[in-house]
Amino acid sequence: MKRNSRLSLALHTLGHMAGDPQRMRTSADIAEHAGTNPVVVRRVLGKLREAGLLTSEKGHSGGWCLAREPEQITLADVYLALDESLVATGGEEETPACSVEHVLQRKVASVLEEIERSLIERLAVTTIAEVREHG
Amino acid sequence: MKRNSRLSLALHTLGHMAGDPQRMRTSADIAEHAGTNPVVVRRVLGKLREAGLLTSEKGHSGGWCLAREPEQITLADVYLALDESLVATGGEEETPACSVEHVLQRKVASVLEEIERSLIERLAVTTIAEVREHG
DNA sequence: ATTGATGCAACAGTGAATGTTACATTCATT
DNA sequence: AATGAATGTAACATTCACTGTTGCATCAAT
Repeated sequence: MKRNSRLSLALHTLGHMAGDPQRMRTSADIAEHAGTNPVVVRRVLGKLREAGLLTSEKGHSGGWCLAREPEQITLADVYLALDESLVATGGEEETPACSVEHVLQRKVASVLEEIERSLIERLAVTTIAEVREHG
Repeated sequence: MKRNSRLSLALHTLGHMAGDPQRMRTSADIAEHAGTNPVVVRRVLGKLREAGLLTSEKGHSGGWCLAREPEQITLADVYLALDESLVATGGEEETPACSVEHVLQRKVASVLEEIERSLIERLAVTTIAEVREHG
């Protein structure tokens, strides 16, 4: 897989699920379609389940299914469920003794926070149901 | 050092240079202050020189100096000089056969491009001269 | 009971970024 | 001219997060 694979995998999978919401899919099926490993799929989809976007069933004839209607799941929901920022925060670096560094961190951090909010707003406009039609 | 260290190192160094623009600094001095290696400093500052933000002089009593006045260098200039996107683009992935994946990539990519532009606009508002006063 | 699925822990493999070493080059100083 | 101090750059080592993999416990339908 490639970079930012978690978000790609999640969106890709939900996009397909949106086309046939009743069907239950196994992590093996999903992994094969996505060209990755079933355990990786479970890791990523597990996050989405924690966020209430998916349900999973154990045991024979188990698998994964949407927890809501496709029109009720936005790209922002998925993004937030994975709690990974596309906007690199620079990490929670320890407060530096150097005043220049300190001022910089505050300035840059405030810009990035605004950008992050803006990103989420834009992602919230699109649902996974819209991913199937009009490219 | 940490993540996104190139941008941090660049901004930090320029911030200090803005406080005494005439003074010439060696990569060894800068590295010591930043807690890193002189070669790393040269790598990063070299990018800034290519972008016309800094000048460097070889030989005895050489070193690094601002190429413009501090008020003429914005955070966006530095960001662009390093041509690294804080907004992860997801890379130039090969066009997928799967239509869902294709639609997703286009949608997400267009959002990220907007966000990237917005980020640069906001960074362009602050100059490295402003980093020294009013935290 | 058996089969086929998730859940999870532990470890291996990968790749990008940083750190390091070494050396050629350049230029002021002596 | 010789020296010393700096950049420029290539090559290699190290680090670190992420992905991939294996193994096994657990759970539920058959």
